[in-house]
Amino acid sequence: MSSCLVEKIGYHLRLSEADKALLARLEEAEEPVATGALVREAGSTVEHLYVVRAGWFYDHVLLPDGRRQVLHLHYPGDIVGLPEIPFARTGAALTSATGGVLCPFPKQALDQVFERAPRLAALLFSIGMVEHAVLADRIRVIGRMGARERVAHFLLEVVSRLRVTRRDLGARFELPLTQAVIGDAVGLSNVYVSRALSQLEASGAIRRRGRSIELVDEAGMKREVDFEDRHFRIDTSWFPGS
Amino acid sequence: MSSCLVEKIGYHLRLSEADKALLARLEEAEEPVATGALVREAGSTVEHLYVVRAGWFYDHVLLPDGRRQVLHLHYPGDIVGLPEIPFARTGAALTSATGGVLCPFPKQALDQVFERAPRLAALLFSIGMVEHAVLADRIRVIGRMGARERVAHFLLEVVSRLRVTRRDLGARFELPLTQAVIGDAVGLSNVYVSRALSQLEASGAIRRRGRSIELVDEAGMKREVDFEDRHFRIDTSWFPGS
DNA sequence: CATCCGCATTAATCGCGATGAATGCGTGCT
DNA sequence: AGCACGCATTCATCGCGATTAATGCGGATG
Repeated sequence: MSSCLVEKIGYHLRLSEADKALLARLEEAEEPVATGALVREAGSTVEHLYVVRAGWFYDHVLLPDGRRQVLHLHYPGDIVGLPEIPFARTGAALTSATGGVLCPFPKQALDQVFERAPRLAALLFSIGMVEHAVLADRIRVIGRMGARERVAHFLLEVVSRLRVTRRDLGARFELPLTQAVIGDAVGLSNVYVSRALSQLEASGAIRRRGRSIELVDEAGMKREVDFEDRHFRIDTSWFPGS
Repeated sequence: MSSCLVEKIGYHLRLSEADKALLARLEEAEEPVATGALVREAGSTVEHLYVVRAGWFYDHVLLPDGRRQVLHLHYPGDIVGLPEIPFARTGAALTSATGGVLCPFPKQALDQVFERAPRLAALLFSIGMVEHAVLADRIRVIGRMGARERVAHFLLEVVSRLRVTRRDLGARFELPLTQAVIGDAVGLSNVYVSRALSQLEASGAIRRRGRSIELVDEAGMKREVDFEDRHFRIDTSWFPGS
């Protein structure tokens, strides 16, 4: 029915009919992706952005010694690839964690957005800067915090992001990620992610059932890691007039 | 003479006279800052962006236990505060490392840029995303690399950024930062920064004289940490027509 | 139903970097 | 000149998390 992009943007901004038409025109065919598939390699040319219609994805970079660093998770509704825009080639690879569907649209089409839809441009800018804030938070956590806190912060960030599109999401959610992937995101080994999760559970902060996780003491965890929700609300007060 | 902002943007983009006039109008009075002064606290309302006219500055966040994480360094010519735009309140404090001069301009004025100067808006977007890439690189380094590599990468990043405005900069440069600040940037203690620097010097990668540093083997260091220069060139090919 | 493979868990060992303290050096102050 | 203070350096000790390996579990596959 409506385009991926219109749907995503609609979470943040009221769109005019002209804006909707512009966005819809940008979008190309949907693209299904299998579980674990590599969508885009690092170093390839940046020709498209993607909107996630379904499934979980993650960006990652490889180190010379073969280890990985996961940079961002992408959930249904997310725009993938904004940070690559200023570069001719991608810095990170994109992999599917669960299988899903992507909606690509050409990078080149952004010029029309900036020219004809300044409000949308301002929103894209803001979304990009929110991702910046997410990385900044993670640097603080990775640079200065211990294993338990790293994992706790990671979980909080995940729910906070999921709630952008699922406002009613409670304390329990599915986490369809390997512990190795979580470790690659927060700079720990898979072994220590396991330990940290066990410890969080033992101390009553979370509860686990298979791959679903319940945040029993979300407030306490937030206090422990000084968590700030970057996704709840973005300041549109400065945006150019509708 | 010419405004800070016009000068900075001019490094990346050819400006029309109308654009220059628009930018010049945004700018308010220059603001001198003393060495070590706290320009802006974390949690204050975001009303201004700054362009650095002179001096070194850095963003940082404080942890509950009083330790610090330094997020970005800002050099003469840098725009400070883009990442805070989507938020009503700042996430990071801004401190002067050397004393210098800032040119503030109001966040609210960005609406005019997005509305009337789409090329400039696209450039601001790109500059913001370059900062994203810088953080992504540092996450990779902090999350997965040892002390020596962290410091080496930090030094490479500094020169790469300095060369944006000083194209002719050779192998030697001044680093007017405490080792504690460097440590806060790369997630190490001041003690280990000292060790890492000594080791880099002992192995012939760098040479030191007071606070000036010479990259004796820049190519080798780049190889060692898989360094990518994020500042050299940004892709403007997709920008809306002049 | 039997097998296999990926993933989580647990345990043992090791090494890097934090921590705390002592020393040294340079610079600004009175 | 003398002192004080900030900063870099060096050392000793300790603890966290990496690494390696073994065990267990569940789900997919024949």
